Amino acid sequence: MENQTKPRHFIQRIIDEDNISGKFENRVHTRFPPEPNGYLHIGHAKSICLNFSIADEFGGKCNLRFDDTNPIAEEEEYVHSIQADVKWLGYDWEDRLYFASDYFQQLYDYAIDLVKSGKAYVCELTPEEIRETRGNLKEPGKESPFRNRSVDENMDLFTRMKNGEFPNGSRTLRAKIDMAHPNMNMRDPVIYRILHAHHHNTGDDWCIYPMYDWAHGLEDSIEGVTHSLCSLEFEDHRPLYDWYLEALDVYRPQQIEFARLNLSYTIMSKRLLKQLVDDNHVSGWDDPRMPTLSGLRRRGYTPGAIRNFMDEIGVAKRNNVMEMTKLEFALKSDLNKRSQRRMAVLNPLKVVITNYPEGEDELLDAINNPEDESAGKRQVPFGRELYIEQDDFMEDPPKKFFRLGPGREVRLRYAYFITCNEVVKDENGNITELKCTYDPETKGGNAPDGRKVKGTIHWVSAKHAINGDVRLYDRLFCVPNPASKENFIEALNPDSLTVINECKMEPELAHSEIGITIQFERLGYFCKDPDSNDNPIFNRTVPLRDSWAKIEKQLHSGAKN
RNA sequence: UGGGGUGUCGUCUAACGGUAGGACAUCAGAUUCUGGUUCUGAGGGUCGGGGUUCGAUUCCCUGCACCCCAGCCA
Repeated sequence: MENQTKPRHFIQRIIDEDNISGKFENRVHTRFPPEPNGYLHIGHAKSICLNFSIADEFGGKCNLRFDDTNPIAEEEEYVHSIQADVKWLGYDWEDRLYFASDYFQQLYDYAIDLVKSGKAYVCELTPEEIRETRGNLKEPGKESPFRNRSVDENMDLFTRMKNGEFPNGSRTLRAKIDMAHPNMNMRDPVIYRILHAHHHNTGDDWCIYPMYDWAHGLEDSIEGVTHSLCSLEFEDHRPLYDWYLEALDVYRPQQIEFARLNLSYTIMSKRLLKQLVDDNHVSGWDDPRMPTLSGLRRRGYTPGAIRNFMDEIGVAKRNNVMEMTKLEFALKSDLNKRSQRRMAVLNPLKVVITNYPEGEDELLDAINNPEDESAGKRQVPFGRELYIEQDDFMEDPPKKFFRLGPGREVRLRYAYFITCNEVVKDENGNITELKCTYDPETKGGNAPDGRKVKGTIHWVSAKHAINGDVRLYDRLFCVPNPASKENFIEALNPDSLTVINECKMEPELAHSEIGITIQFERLGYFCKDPDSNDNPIFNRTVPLRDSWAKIEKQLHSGAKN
């Protein structure tokens, strides 16, 4: 059972069979074809990982190709961010960076071929008329009155469309297929539309732009793609994909559809994500609450975590909604292995060690990463006045509480055992300070007499602490499937961001780098935000598992009964 | 009610006619200088009904449920 190989998903099996039959001469060539109309999100990462890993596994290649056929939606900014994100994930398209717009002339020439063979015509129906004559799910459409023009007339009109003689929306080039076809995509689909618009890549060279169905299969064909992997909603388009390639008698890649990734409590629609950005519900595409790759990166996610996650979730055809806990598990297991540990106190409570000599301090050894000996050790300053977490003290603790309380002894991580002797309060009864004593014999964290303590808590020396802000993130939405709401904005979680100022951090944290995720012991993983200046800001990537919170919950629900 | 897809633990995903397995989640326990990590264990599933078969998640029939399609978006 140790040597069981991972089961192969349906796409791998299809390729296995193609390699046996020699369908593509044992070649495997995939592509990741984003439209530059927004930032990439975790759903795209599934496609990226799939396409690049398939190519890698079979010794093939994977292209990065921008499907930039709609200048109205596309922007240069997005082509840069998309490349950065794919690289960050760790994939390399080598010299194969392509644009659909690089093929515009060739795509146009192919359209001429189609016109000449009598399989396409220039239609002068308005968009509304096209819609009305398309029929519906149970009724066939009606043929366009322009359907049977001569080849010469079509050539003339199409050339003039290209030359800019007609306004937007006045004419289209349509494939002559079957207005009664049960598949709506086959009811004389539009091939070219007139769009007098500036294109990020081709400028004003063109005023007609190809539709997705025309462009995509031809791009795949031109690039010699073997397996064109796309999401389920394109299943209905496959007959058209094949029809075009067959009509043109060109090389035919194989389109295979798989189920895209969905994650609970978030949205995976570029349109909706853009709305969050445009309406300032988040700080930008890279807001750490966003499911975008740039957001996850800023949050402190690692490429390895995302790739491992994709490896775990599999590839199939059934619609799915992954639970966020699965992603977070992949994250934490990656971070646990590679993150250095530090101590930081988010909600400080002052502790005075009354028997520690005044004015003195010392340095204590702390392990950087118990999971990785090579990470070494560091020294943390200790002194008479410290900060501990407010949650780590209870004046009247329940039996299962292992932390500090009046008369109780706990271990300060990597330091000493301390016992709480006195609780100092202000006039309102709020606890402001604890007076404790330490046992000098327990330096380093162990008692020579062998006595044990139940709890170990983290701390920071008051004198040496640096201040910093911490941003605690929670899920962006309150409901499992926000996109299904009439108005998804209403499902936004009002508590998705909590900022804590003046947290107390061990001095070593002054040197932490942006983009490197570290663990604040007992709290979670944190990553320094680019907004940081002299005052560091840390984003909480993900909290650590908190089994005390679970016990506390049980205690409370038990109390009600 | 046309066409195209999909139905396996709560959530993902295997099993390709031969003991329904794994992961996450949940619960219980052990270990631990992080109530982290690690380890052990438990509960929990084949959409329904027929049929073929020694044997069906798998094949056949028949229902049912869910998703996608009526952009000059991709």
